[in-house]
Parts: sequence; C-alpha cells; structure tokens
Amino acid sequence: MKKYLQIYHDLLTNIQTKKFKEGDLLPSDTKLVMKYDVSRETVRRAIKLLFDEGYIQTIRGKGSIILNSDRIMFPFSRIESYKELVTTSHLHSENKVISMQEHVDVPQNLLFGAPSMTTQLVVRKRIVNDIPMVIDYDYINEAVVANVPKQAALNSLFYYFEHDLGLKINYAIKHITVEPADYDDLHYLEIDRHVPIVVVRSETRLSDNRIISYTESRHRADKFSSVEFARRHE
Amino acid sequence: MKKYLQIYHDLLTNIQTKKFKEGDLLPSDTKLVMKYDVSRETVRRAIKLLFDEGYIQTIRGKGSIILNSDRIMFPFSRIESYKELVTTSHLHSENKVISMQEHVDVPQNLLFGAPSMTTQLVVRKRIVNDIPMVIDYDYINEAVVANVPKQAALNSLFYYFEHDLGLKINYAIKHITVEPADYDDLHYLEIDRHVPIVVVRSETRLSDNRIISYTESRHRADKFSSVEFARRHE
DNA sequence: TTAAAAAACTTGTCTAGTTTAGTTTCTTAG
DNA sequence: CTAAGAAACTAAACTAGACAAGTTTTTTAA
Repeated sequence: MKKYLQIYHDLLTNIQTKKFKEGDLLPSDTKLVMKYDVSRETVRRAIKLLFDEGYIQTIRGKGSIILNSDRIMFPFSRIESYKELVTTSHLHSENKVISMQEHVDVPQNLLFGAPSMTTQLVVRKRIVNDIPMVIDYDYINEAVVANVPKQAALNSLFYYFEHDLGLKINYAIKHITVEPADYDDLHYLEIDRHVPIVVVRSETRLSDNRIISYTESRHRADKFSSVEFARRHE
Repeated sequence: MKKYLQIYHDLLTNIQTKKFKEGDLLPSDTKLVMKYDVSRETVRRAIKLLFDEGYIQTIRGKGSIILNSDRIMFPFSRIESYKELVTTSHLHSENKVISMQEHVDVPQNLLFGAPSMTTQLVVRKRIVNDIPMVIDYDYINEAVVANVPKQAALNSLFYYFEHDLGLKINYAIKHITVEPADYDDLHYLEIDRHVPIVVVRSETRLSDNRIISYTESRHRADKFSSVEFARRHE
C-alpha cells in the first residue's frame, strides 16, 4: 500500500468518525512525520488529498482546520456516487435488471462526437426504500469487457469491472441536464408526466484511457439532490 | 509568481489554444525540467494540477495524454462558473439588479444548520442573449464586507471582493436540487409554471475560513446544462 | 503591568537526488 | 526476418533537506 494513501485513509477515518472534531486542528506536518515515520512530502500528499476533497482547510502559519464533512457526502462528481450514497446512509436499496442486449450501437447524443463502438446494453432500475429512483442505461464497450453476467448487473457493474476483472477505472465526464419525462420514465419510475427528469450522461474511462462505458442515468427530479464542493485555484 | 503555477498556466494555454493537440503527449518531466530550469517536483506540481482538472491523463511509463478540454468547460463545481461561461463562450450577457437591502437575516434553508448572521441581500437577474436565465439571491456577510456598491453588483460581486477589497475566496459548497417555479421565478424569468427550476444553494468561504456569502441561484431548467469531471481515487 | 521583540511554531514552495514500475525502442542472436 | 533481450525512456513514490511566510507563544525591556 502506498504510504501517502495509508496516511490519507487514516486521517479521513478519524475525521469521519468524529475523533477529530469540526473546527479542531489536524496534527501538524511535523507530528505526522514522527507518527508515521515518513518524509514531510509524503505527509503533505495525504494532507493535499484531504484539502482537495474539502475535508480540511489549511491556513499557513496556523494549521489544518477540520471542516464539516457531513455535507460533502453525495456529489455526482464522484464516479458511481449512487452506491456510495446507499451504503453510507443505510438505505434499503434494490437493483432490478430491465433488459440486457449485446452488440448495440451507442446513441449519438451520448457520444458527443466520439467515434461509435459496439457495446452491451444493460438497462437497470434502482429502487430506494421501495421508490423507483433512477433508470440507468449502461453501454459497455465489448472490446474491453466480453460479456457481463446478469449477477454483476444486479449487484454493481463497477465492482465487477474492478474486482472481478481487475480493470482500473480512472475518470468520468458527466453532462447534466433537466428534461421532460419520456414514456419509459413514466412507466419505470411510476411518476406522472409533469415530474421532470435529471439526466446525467457520462463517459467513463480506464487508467489506460480506453473507454469502458457510456451511461445515461435518468433520475426523478423531485427526489434528486446533489452536493458539490468547489475549490478555487489562482 | 509561483513557479509551478507559471508552468501550469503555460501548459494550459498551449492545451487550450490547441498548440498541444488532443491525443498528443505533453513534453516529459525531464524535458520540462530543462525548459523551465526547475526541479522535477515543481514540474510535477503543474502536471498534477492539469491532471486533477481533467486536462490530461497521465500513464506511467508512457507520458501525459492531452484530453479533449472543450467538454470540461462549464461545471458548476467551479466557483462563479457563470462569469467564466459567459466570457469563454462569447455570449452577450447582462446583469440586472432587482433589489438591494441591508441588515437581512439569511433564510433557514440556506444555512444548513450554521449560525445565522446579518447580511446584505442583493437580488440579481442574469440575461444571456436577451433570455433571462438565472435569478441570484446573494446574502453577503456584513461582518466581512461593509456595503456593496451597486456598480459591483452590476458587474461581478466576486471581482469586487477579490480585486477591490483584496479578499481571497477559497471554496464553496453547493447543494443542487430541482424545484417547481415560484411566483418570482415566473415573473423575473418570464417562464410559465411548468418549467422547473434548478436551485443551487451555496455557502462561500474565504481562505481564513470566514463565510463571505450565502447564495441561492435559480436557473430555468430547460436552459440548464453542466459538465462535471470526476476522477477516482483509490 | 504593558508593549515590543524574539523564539518557536505552523504551512507553502522548492531543490536535488533515489528507487520503483511501466512502456517503447533498439540491438542482438537465432 | 523474427523474436527475445537489453537499453533508454516514461511517470510514481519517496527521502531529506532548504528557505519563505505566516501565527502563536514566550521572553524581555520599559
């Protein structure tokens, strides 16, 4: 395990379990250097990660203040935020596979000009506390993943890609719009036609920059909520 | 000027002006070290920034691939994305001040449990290409900023805070929901009642962690669009 | 007692190296 | 000509220092 990630996770756990309280100062670089027996740069990498993700606020000459992290839990600027949301908030969640189909072309409006590819289409419905919340259309690149078993779709596609296939997912670009509900939305989400839909269209890539999937997630807007943390650079 | 920021801006300019083309490799660390006559760590800081913001994809052993940066231009996970959007896309934009009022309490739903404060409320309307797009309710902390002149509200509050007052804006937390239009939305945005509103409620802080403002931005959802870049950490 | 100066902290930036792990290119043996 | 191996490259992680620029605490002088 990389040292700086070890330190990062260690500190993060202390923040999330409130061992380090909001408003308090994190141990200084020097103390962390002594505690973990690493160089200062390594400590600073861990600190930088916490800073970038909005867990702390560093002030020169003073220290690193711990921020309220309860509020920065459910951004969609995280890949697969949905699974995280469900596990961290102890909701009862269910995945239903609506359909699976091989050798499908990716729709033009998902590609944003990129060249097309043959994919396996997985359509799923996510139900939280017995309320249908999201319909996901996943177009999985067949050049990368041969054939997704139904069990993987029921559980988590990302988990299957990373743990079972050993693929490294690296980043995603997400386009967010609000659109009227279409026929399938009405049907699968069991809403009436004046409920708008938050549509998140994304392209996901591996660490070698190959595209693994295109996804269209359709959330019922009345139940939709997201929190973003934005830091300013000079 | 900090060296790593200098290098960062230099490289970014080359990417944005397409001098470095999509799919090409950035000059290697060693070459950049020679070009800018700095240490490798300094080069790597600049590279890291580009990486974090989604401009490049680094692959160990290979190099740093330049990604398509046209698509990662308009996220709301940037503070004051609106001004950026307008300037980079050469739209004709106008700011109208609807009202200004001193000694106002911040509404409960904007505070998220934080203690209240006295603020100056500035209500504005943003018009792009003659279409009213957003209503902004800015509650500006009177303990930080004495009295905002109307001219600053007409131009840009952030510009006024940073350039005229020398304040350093550091980060913001943004809550995004979709809600039905209220009476003021219908009136000021000139829409009818079935157009939903994307509501972005945010808290903005300075680099010393003081709150400078709470903002509620109400966008007409049919014209709303955002792009988020999400990188995965282990 | 008070106020100024000094010391001891803090984070931020930077240097100059090493080792590790991965990719690409060239060379060499068959 | 081909395939295997070596060499030359690439980024990633880490070390051990330096000095700068702030804040806080302690000491000193009036």
